[in-house]
Amino acid sequence: MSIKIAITDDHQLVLQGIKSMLSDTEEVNVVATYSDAQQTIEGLSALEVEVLLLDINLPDENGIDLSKKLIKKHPELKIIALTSFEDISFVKRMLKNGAHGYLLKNTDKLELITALKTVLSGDIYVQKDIQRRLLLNDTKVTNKNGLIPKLTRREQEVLEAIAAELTTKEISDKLFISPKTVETHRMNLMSKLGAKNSVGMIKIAIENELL
Amino acid sequence: MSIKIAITDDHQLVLQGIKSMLSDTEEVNVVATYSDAQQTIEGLSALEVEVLLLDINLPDENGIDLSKKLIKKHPELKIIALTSFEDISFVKRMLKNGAHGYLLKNTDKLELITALKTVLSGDIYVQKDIQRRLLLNDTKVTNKNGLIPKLTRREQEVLEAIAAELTTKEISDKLFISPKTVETHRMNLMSKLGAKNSVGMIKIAIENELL
DNA sequence: AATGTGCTAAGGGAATACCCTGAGTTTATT
DNA sequence: AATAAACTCAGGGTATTCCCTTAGCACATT
Repeated sequence: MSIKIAITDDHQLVLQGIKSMLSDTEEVNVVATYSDAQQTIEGLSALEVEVLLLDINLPDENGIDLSKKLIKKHPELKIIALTSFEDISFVKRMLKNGAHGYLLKNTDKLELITALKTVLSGDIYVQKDIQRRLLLNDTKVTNKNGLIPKLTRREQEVLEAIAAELTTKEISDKLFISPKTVETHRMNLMSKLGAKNSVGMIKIAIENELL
Repeated sequence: MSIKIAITDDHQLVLQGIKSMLSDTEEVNVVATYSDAQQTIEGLSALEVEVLLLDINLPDENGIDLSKKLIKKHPELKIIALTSFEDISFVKRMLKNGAHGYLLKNTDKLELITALKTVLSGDIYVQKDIQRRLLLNDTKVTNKNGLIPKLTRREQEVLEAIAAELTTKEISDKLFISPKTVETHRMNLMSKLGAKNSVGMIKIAIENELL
């Protein structure tokens, strides 16, 4: 019994490449290919796909949002992100948002099959060099004091509102509190995150996956 | 007699994809594949390759410089740039610097063979939609549709400085320009990225990997 | 009862960002 | 040589953020 996989990529060449790579392999069976997020969402429902190879750069939706949706809809589905980005923080975000593996597009057949088996067994698959960098690049959790302090419920709300480009006044209306209180929260946030202004705060917040 | 082609791409999948796509076609014969610029320069000399499919994004050298060199060394060689960039100004520069064709990676078999024949006959091959945009001089990359326009050198510098939590004054000192100029750049950046303030700008910039 | 944390809020100013308009200069492309 | 981008700068605003300090209230922990 072979592994049923689907592939989503807007590049024909990549679809062809993977299919060709797997054509002489009994273990794996490519049952569907899609070229955008919409197709994937609609098409997957009808099939018993076990693993989806998902390109992060789709025309209609970003990979993180899409993988979130898919996992929600198909809890058993394993997703391997397929991309040419080596950006570490991106890898982290992908893995945190549902992806079970992360493959660069210059992968070879052996690695691809290993990845498929690994995620099917319930583990996370990440290529060696990326894994090494994930381990080394373990910084990001630190600032001046060492750790990012936990945000309170209110601070989280204010942070998200600031990230949504709301002004102090708009936030105060939304949360039914005084503008002065919003300012206090913002000050506390900047202090906690070690930022000099709102821009730095949002940057650090994103880096530490607070948003 | 079949067309002899070579392919340069650092992504195994793309190499595989093209080879697979052409495997059942008598007209075309893939005689070599390379994964970087150096290999291509050295390898091509020994072969009678007629057309080279050249990925623009190589690890060791940019596509424009490489195609210049190759054309100089092999005046008869036809080069088809192979990329996922739809940037019109880039297409122009490529064509100006020796490339005979420009294919997006989501091409299909028919288009690929048409492109090969076209460049061999001495013409320039460009995909239809790109050609249309070239003719219309449609330089402006659409902002409304969700795509991020390209940033200028200065805008990129200012963006990075803002992300580094510098104030307008500090940026002006760093770049040796007036604070007013910095403000202008920031305004243009926000407009290009569709942000309401610097916070949104940085968020969008990170999402689009501009930082 | 005392302490700590979170949420609330204010005064009052300084600093910075945001906005619009107009316009001259340099640089690249045609 | 002539457009078109890109870069530069300014006036004259308004809006918002940033900063410091102080402080009452609710609630949970010790």
